[in-house]
Amino acid sequence: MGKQDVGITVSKKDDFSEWYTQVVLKAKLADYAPVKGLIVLRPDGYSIWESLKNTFDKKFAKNGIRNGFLPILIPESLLGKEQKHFAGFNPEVFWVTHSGTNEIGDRLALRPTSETLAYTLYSKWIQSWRDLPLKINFWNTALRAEIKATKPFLRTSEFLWQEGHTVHTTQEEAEKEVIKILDIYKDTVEEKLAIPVTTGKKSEKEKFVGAEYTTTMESIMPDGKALQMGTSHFLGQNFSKPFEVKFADKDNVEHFAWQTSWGVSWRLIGAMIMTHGDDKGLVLPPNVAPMQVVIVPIYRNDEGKDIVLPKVKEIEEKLESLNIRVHVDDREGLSPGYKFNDWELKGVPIRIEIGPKDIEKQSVIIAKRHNGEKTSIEFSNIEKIPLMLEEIQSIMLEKAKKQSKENTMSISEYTEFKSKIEKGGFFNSPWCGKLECEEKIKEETGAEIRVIPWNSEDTTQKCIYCKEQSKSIPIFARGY
RNA sequence: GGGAUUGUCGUCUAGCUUGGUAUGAUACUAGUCUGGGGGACUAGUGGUCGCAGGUUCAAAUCCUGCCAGUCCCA
Repeated sequence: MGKQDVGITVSKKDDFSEWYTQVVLKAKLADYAPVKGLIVLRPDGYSIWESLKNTFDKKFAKNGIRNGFLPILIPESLLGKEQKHFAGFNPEVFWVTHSGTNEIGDRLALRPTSETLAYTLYSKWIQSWRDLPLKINFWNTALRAEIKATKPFLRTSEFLWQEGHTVHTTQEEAEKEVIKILDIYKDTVEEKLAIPVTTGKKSEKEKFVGAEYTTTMESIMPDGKALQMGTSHFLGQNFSKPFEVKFADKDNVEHFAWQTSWGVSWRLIGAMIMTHGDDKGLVLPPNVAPMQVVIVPIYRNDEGKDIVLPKVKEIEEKLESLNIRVHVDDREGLSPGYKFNDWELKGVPIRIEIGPKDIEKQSVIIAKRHNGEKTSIEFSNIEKIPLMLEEIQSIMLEKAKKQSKENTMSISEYTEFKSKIEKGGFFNSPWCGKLECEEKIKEETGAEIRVIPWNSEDTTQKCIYCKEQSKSIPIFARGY
C-alpha cells in the first residue's frame, strides 16, 4: 500500500473536517455501523473510553456515588410525565412500537436520557431523610435521532455516556453537588485529556429541558468551533414533584426532594482527537493512552534477533514494574519504518527503537509523538520514562491552553463580531440578558451563548446587540 | 429544515457519456531475499459493481425508489 493510502492524506489545517474523519477511521478508533448516525467502537477507541471511565469511577466513588444500571426502554406515559422535558426530547426519540407482530399500546422510547425512569424508581426507594442523599451513576448509552449531519463521537444518534442522578434533602446541598460534579469533570478533562475548559452556566435558552439551570464546561476546538464537553444540571423540584420523590424529614413533615443530573459522553474522545492530533494522525495524552510506550525491535537476521529480543524483554519488564502500559511490536515481516508510521498514526506517546547498534552503545532511541523528537538514552535512564510521560502530558495541556487563549477574544462591537465570527473562536461579549438579543445574534451570525462563565457579571458595559446595560459577559461561539 | 455530491475486491481506483467477458495499484497468502522512516522479486487468493425494482436479447453502465457516506447553507 502506498504512503498516501495508509496514512492521513489531508492536512489538519487545510481540511479539518476530512482530517478528523480520517484519523478516527485510520487510527481504528471507530467505524460506521450500517444505520445512519451509528458508529462502532473498536478496541483502540474503547480502551480510551475505559480509561476515562476508570478515572471518573474513582472520583465518583470518593464523592459517595455508586454505579447502577437502567434498562433502555421507557414507556411513553413515563417519558411524558414532565412536559417541558418531553417536548424538548420528543423530536429525536426513537420509538419501539411492536413486540414481534403485536402493536404495543403504550409505545416504548429508546432512552434519550433516563431522568423519568430513574426518578420513578427513586420515588419507591426514598421515604425518609435517612435515605438521602441518594447518589447513583449509570454507564450506558442514550439514543437521540440526529437529523443534522453526523460525525463520529461528536454527533451520533447513539452515544456512550454516563448519567448521574442525585437526590438531596435541601436545595443548598443539591446545588453544591452540581458544582462538585462540574469540578470533577473539569479536573478529569484537564488532567487526563489535557484539554482546558471554561466552566459556568448555560443561558435559559440553552439549558437542559426540565432543569432549573445547567452548568457546563466548554472548549474551543482548533477550527474555532465550540464543543460542549459536559453538563451538570440543577433540577430543583421540577422532577421530584411529578415523580413524587418525597421524604419525611426529621420533623415528620413530607417534602419534595432536590435533585441533580449530569453527564459526559464519548464526545470527549472527539475533543481529544481534534485538540491534539496532527498530520500524522492521533496524538494521545499519556494519561489516557491505552499504550504509553511501544517498543520496536530492529534486527537483520536471527543472530541480531537473539541479541535484541532478550534486551527488549528486559526493558519491557522494567517498564511494567514502573506501572507503564507498554507494548512490544514483534510483528514479523514489517519494516521498522512501516511500524514507526503505524504507531504514529495511532498516537502512542513514546516509541523505543532498539537494534544491535544500540545494544553495542548500551542505549536505546526514544521518539516522542507529541513533537517528533528522537533522542538516544542509556539503558540506565529507562527508569526516567515515567517522568518523561508526565512531562509530555503537561506540555500537551500547556499547548492546548495556549491554542485556546489565542482563539478567545473580547469583542464589544457588533460589526466586529459579525466580521470575525466566520473565522470562529470564543467571543467574550457583553449581553443584556434578554432572550430576544440572544436569538437575534444566533439568527444573524450563527453564534450562540455557549457559557456564561463564573464571575462574568458586569453591568458597566452595553449589550453588544441592543446597546442596553449589560448583565454579564458570556462566551459566544458557533458550536458543534 | 434547504441544497449539492458520492457509493465498483479489505483500501484506493479505471470502466458509466455511447449497455455486450470488471481495470490497475495496494493490502492479503506462500516462498526467497531484506530490515535504523511506509522494502524487492516470483506465484496465488479475493468483487452477485450499496440494496430493491424497471427497461432490454443483454445492465456496473439507462430509469425509479430506498439505504449509507461526505460537503455547503439556515
